[in-house]
Amino acid sequence: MSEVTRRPYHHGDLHRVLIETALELLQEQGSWQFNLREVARRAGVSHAAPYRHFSDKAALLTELALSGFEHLGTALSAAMVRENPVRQQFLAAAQAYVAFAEANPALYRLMFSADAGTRADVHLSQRAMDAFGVVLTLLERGQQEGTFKLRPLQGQATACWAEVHGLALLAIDGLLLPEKVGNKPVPAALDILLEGLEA
Amino acid sequence: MSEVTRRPYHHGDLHRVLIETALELLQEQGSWQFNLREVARRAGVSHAAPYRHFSDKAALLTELALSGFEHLGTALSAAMVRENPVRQQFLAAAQAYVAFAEANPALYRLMFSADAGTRADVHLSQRAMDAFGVVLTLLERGQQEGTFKLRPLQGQATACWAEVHGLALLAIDGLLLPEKVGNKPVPAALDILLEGLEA
DNA sequence: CATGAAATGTTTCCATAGAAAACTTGTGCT
DNA sequence: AGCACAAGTTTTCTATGGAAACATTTCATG
Repeated sequence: MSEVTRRPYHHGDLHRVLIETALELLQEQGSWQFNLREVARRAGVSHAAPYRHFSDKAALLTELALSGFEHLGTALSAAMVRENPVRQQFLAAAQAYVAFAEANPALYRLMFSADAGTRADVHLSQRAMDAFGVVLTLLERGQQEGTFKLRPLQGQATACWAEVHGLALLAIDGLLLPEKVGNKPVPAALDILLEGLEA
Repeated sequence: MSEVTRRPYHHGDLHRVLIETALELLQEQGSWQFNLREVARRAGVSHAAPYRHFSDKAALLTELALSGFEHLGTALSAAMVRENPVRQQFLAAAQAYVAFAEANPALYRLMFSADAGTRADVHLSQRAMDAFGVVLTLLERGQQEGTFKLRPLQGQATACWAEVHGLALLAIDGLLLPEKVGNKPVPAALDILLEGLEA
């Protein structure tokens, strides 16, 4: 009771530590092929301890992915300052999105990976859908303001989402080679997309 | 020498059989988490036999991915009939692209997966780049014809590639829910993209 | 407080898989 | 015929996920 503030049990909150450690490994190794035993080792517990907190590896990965959506969400919110004009917000959000993916490549891939866990993804796709909602409202506002063309919102939103998701993944996979796509491919591509949206 | 036409060695061309079997498993299980031993089993050989043909599992997966790019390439070629107007070719190619991904989800994911093999991907990204080349020439032709706006080709191409890649992956991941994106999300999104391209 | 249940951890054990090694056999060449 | 090599097989090793059984700490409760 003296060392740390309210350490609930033996180790402290292993749950949290495991997640953090796993996140580190995810970044380091660039994939979720790391093993639970290594996570346990780094956390300083026996290799079986993690199973007290996660039913299996997939469960851990699912939590990682969830936290990823969390972070992505806040990054987006931060990027699109509500006072700014719609076009600017749009660009900022899109760039923040891609930037997030580039900064956390393995995590981003995990977030959209089907094979990681055998679909406890109800939650996951829910999160993904939240992001989609943001896009929708922004587009709607843009249309009302006259910034964007009056077109079916769903089509526009899908186009935006796909564009940004695609850019993110191409960037992560190192396929946006300057010789091929120029040296500012993301803004360049977004410009083209915007030309299709703007009135 | 009587049973089969020219069977070179013991089994016949195990190499080919292994690849085909692996492809089946890839489709069946929807991921490349299948094991080599199962591939061997289905091919009717011992679990070590595959190692005479592939240095390791990653090598097998790499070949699968390569064949995937091959197929994708031919599908695209088939779709864009050279006589058709540019816009039509463009749409056909884009839809064929997404259709391919939807028909071979696991394969498509594998093709763009970093973690599958630790980068013998020089070949792979080469193939991916070939596809990119097709987009470039189509856009160029469109610009010359006056069908498309005169804009930096690389930006347009990147936008197209990202859009299509994004749509493909969202589709595969089951994220294009009708309630959210309407019931023809792919054409709808492509329409928006085209609005940004067309003069 | 004493005590038993629940929560955490540990040690042990097992099965699966990738991969290397050693051994066998069929094939084609000279 | 006989040799060399390619293609397979059997055996073995090791890593890893996961279950099971055992130990320990904490907490609620009488």
